[in-house]
Amino acid sequence: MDKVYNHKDVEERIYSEWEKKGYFKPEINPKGKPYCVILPPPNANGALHFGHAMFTIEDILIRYHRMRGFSALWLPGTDHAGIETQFVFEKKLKAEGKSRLDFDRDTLYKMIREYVDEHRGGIESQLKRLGFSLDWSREKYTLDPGIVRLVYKTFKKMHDEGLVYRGYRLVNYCTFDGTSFSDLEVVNTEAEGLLYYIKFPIKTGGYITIATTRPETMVGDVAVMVNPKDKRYKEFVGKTAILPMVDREIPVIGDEYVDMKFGTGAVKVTPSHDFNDFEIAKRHNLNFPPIIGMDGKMQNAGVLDGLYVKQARLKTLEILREKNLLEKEEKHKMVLRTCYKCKNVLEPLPLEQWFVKVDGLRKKAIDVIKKGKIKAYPKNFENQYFQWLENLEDWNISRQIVWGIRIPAWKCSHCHRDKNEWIVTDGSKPEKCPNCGSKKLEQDTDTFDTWFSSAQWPFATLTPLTMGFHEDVVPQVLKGKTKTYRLRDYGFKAGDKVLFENTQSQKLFGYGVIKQVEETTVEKIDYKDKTHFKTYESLGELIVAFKLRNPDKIVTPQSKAYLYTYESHPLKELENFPNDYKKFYPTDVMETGYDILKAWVSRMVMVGLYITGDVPFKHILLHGLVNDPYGKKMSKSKGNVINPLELVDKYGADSVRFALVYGNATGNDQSLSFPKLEAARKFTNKLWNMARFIDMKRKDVILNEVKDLDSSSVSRRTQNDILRVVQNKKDKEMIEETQKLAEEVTQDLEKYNFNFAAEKLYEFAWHTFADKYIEDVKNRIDENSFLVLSFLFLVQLKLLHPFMPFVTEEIYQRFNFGKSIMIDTWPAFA
RNA sequence: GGACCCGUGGCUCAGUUGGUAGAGCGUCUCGUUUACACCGAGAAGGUCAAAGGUUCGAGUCCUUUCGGGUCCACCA
Repeated sequence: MDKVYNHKDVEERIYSEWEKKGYFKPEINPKGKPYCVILPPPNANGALHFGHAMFTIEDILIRYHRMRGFSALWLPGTDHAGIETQFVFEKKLKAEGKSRLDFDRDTLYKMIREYVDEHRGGIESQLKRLGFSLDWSREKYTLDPGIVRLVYKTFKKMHDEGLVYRGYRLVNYCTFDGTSFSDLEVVNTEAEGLLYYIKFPIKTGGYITIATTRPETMVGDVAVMVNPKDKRYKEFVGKTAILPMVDREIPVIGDEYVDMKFGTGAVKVTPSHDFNDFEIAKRHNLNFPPIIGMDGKMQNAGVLDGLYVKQARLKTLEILREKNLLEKEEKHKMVLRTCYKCKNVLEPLPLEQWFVKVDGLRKKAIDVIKKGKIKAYPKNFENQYFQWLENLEDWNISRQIVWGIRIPAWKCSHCHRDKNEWIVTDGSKPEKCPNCGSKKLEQDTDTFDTWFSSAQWPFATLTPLTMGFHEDVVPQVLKGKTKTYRLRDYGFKAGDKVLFENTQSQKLFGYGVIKQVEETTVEKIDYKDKTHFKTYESLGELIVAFKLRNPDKIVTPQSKAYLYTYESHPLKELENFPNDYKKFYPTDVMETGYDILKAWVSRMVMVGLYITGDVPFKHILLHGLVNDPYGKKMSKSKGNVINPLELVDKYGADSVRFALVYGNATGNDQSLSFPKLEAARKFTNKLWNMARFIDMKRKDVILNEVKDLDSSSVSRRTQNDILRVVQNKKDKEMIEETQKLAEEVTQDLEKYNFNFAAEKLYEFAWHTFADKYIEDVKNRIDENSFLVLSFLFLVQLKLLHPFMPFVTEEIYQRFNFGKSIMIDTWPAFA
């Protein structure tokens, strides 16, 4: 053994060995109780950051449970990250002097897909560098056809059950990025603005002065509003005011909403461009004239038409000054709603969008936590969860971007154009309008909010793939037919295990393993064959026949088709089918940064409960953020971002992992600490040298006869076996202390007190075991004390393995003739 | 406006149901060079932000104040 532990010689080799041997698969413990953690999917296009490095906690849990004999699954996946990714791509386009507007929808989508595909895989290899024992064979992607189909299904179910509706509402719209955002994506920034006092003449004489921060929207005003209790304005309520800019007559109305103490106690009402005014206008039955377009320019606004909002404001003020209607302006602190991507001010614009009714969903989501069906750690985060859900407004799930899952809703351009009636399907284009039979159907151009698909992640990733067959085909499959043409790309790859579903009855009738998938083209379309599925199945030449009246709308002789080769099994053997959903759902822990508790965790609970009827996970475990060494949040704009991989290179994955866990209470933020990393690295070296010492003594004392060095348990029995032969008092004490350590570490892990466990292990290994015991045993070593020494050391390695997988594995194998520590058993006690 | 987190030795932070203050780094003294100088033995250093309360006893529970940070919220 070298004098110094060098992680670079070890980590990559060990990781690929683990992977090759299939140690990351739950099947390694086929009879164990299921234990499952789903990895929060990183952006497929992104790079590793400290949020990901904190997933060390998940690896600790998984490795611990795997060693305890659980059938442990840690399932990886990546997210297409709609807006994020499209934004990055548009920046790239901009650098090339192009814009998204230069391309049609399909081309743009294809370009982004190719761009992402190029970069995919990067994040996976980076996660591997950290030693994460993820089952890569089960890796998922939010745009996998199987996942997408489930998302469609969810949307359709919500639509059919009235949970999804199309609403004409004000949305937070970024006129620069060209999309709307949910409330959660809005960044409120404080700004020093001006409050303008503007006189509105009253038709019958006198005037009311209103205070506003947005004079330019005046042309869209429909009323002047005061508090009905306000004595100053009581006489005006019900009278008519003249809108200064355009000399339109508008009513003066009374509404308790108005704060008498603010400004002048009188406000203007602009329903189409202010969230409050929108609600007020509904209450008072007023109109909603929109005067700002999607491009951020004024429209239907007379002289202001074509101006950007900022220009329009100046123009308006100019006109008001001319008319002597601008009384004064004063400084005013206000909160601007800005775009979290481009930082520009968001415009409230009236748009038709898809919304999810959250009322019923959130009640259940609150309930499961209140009743303890889901527990949060640390518990104080439950308050945040409740507070957010209790105040939740309906969820806007449409985004006006192309990168994402396109909403499976169609509109008939023949009969329904103005009626706002949508045909929602499970993904396939409807044949015809159910009302008029027209085939002129247009799909909604919007895509789903990324969180809408990721809200389904826990069950979507576990749900088996299904391949649909028509009823007629079922008997053939059961008779052992092994090939089928499909017109739809199911996204299967060789090795995928697939359930066969009867598309009419929706019932499963068999399962199979995909052997091969070949892309081909339709050769011939046969309209005559009414029992078309026989033809459909025929091999050799691909002939497709249809019952549809006008199949050429969908399939042409050049259309793509897919030949699936599989091996099939009948339904009665279905128990053998590895159904992850059945086995692992609900998952055990959802571990993630507390910053996405609301955006993601609460939505997973809502949607998970809705679709599966069960909670998506039993525990929510939240970790804090990793700040820079000076305690400041890492951000690209500040330029203080540190790439965890650099640290892995320098200190080794074990050290990075250990440093992130050691001395950090669960859920608390921490600052990156180089001294801590250094200390962790020294610790790996200490372990290495302890091993070196024992290795040398082995040669001295035991003469290489240590084959039965079984450390698989510190159970009472084993302990007694050793105690029987052990005479030395110090040896006996050490056995008891190690026993106690194993017990405490186990309990700390059960309680998610990772820092306690790490601290105890560090303290014990270094300052008790090495400094005291080894020093003591050094000069009196004999066969018995050597047995105790090496045995107890290996117990500590096991306890440390979830935290520092590489160094523990490397040492362990040297003592156990290549036997892996990660699939060995956890030290038992009691 | 509401909620949450943090304020413990020079620095970064632990402190698990309240029971005489801990670690790493740094500093100082001494030692060892066949497990490890990425080492060992030892030392100095804290009125636990402040005040009040509960208690036999509070860093730990309660109240208030001050300082740092985060999240949420439609006051024009």
